[in-house]
Amino acid sequence: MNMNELLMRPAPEAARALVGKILVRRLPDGTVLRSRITETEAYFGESDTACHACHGRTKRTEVLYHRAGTIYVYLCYGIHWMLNLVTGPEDDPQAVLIRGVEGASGPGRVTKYLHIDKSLNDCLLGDELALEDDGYVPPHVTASPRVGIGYASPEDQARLWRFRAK
DNA sequence: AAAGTGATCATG
DNA sequence: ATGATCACTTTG
Repeated sequence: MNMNELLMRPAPEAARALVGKILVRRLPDGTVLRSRITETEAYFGESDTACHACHGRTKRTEVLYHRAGTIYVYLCYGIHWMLNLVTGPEDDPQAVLIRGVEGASGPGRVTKYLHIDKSLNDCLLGDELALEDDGYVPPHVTASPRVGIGYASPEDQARLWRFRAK
């Protein structure tokens, strides 16, 4: 599957489709890390009260309005970097949070494992970080409610936008 | 169950 | 300027 097309799709579809794809991280020293995505979450635009952009554009959320394939990285709880991939149409703030890859379970661990921090924020996929599809299809992907979004509306909390390979 | 940790954003 | 709020992890 073409990764650009995949990322053009609405965040919930893209999040589901990204499970099983491979994240390729190329470090400045030439090291290449390659790991399959096992878990994602979708954040679906200004109407999604769980999405950072639900209160519109700010300096931080501006990145979410950029084109699909843009990388959004932010610091959470003062400690953890969160890796997101912007999806959907430009100017529509949707993104997929990478919550797990093979070798690292949990969004904070993913970035630690792949050496990702704020320096990748607002970069495009392709060089330092890229997606690959090797044709692997995860045998079973479950959908469940997103975690850590207690501030969102009950309807948005209930959406099954967390996707995990079994 | 709760702490550790710091950028971000809305207040004043 | 200050304070509240976190898309988490670890420890007990």
